[in-house]
Amino acid sequence: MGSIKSELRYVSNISFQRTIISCSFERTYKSLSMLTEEAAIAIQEELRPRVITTDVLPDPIKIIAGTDVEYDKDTNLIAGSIVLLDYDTLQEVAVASHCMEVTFPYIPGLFSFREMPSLLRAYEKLPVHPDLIICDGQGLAHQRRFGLACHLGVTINKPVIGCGKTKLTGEYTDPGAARGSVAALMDAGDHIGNALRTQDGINPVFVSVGHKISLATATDIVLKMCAQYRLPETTRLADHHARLALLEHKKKIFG
DNA sequence: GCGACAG
DNA sequence: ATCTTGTCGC
Repeated sequence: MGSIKSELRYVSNISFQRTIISCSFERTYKSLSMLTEEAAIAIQEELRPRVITTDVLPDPIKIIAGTDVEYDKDTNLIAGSIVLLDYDTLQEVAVASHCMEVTFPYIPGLFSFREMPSLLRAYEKLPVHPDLIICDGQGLAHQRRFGLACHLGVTINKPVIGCGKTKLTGEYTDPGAARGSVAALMDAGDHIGNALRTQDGINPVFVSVGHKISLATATDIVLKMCAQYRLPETTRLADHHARLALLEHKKKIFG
């Protein structure tokens, strides 16, 4: 069947095939459990050169999105949610969720293969698409410089910011206690992201480039989205909706 | 061998 | 991710 090679080619072609995104992922992720760790890494290596690390954003950003995936405690069900906010007012514009069973194990460094299926399906359900996405996880701040934020951005060809609660890889020095303080996250001599203090005296978040945005712009925007809490409003809302979607889905299936 | 390890 | 209220510390 030569399945691994054809699988690799198939996944690699996705970003060129916006119009058939839906069926692409249907096929790809139906057999995701067949993908070996080595093949998944090969996909990352192949897609990595497509990441754009400069600002290629709509002039005034109108709609910003947040993503999150919720896991059920005692089944293998997950819910991916994407919430759309008006960039200026932070009012919710739309939300879409998708529940399914997890098809890939948690392996540090291969996170996108676990969470992207549900996120892409949720993305397809949106009535309109966002100008920019902040996703829950790393972008370039990754062993192979291709975290979830990069994979998502390259796949749907949209600007994406990676914003994680903890770091995956790299070292940093204390940014300082004040909100807005920044320290470079370094790995093997590369400046892969920033540790950003979003609230006074509260643990920093880790910002990195996902796609079509610079680290400086990404850091500014994340700070702006954290007016009141440690995490961006986009992430907080997506988390909330993913939780609701999962509960609703379980109610439908069970009781 | 040991620690670290997005969610 | 999930477990989870009160409690420790500034």
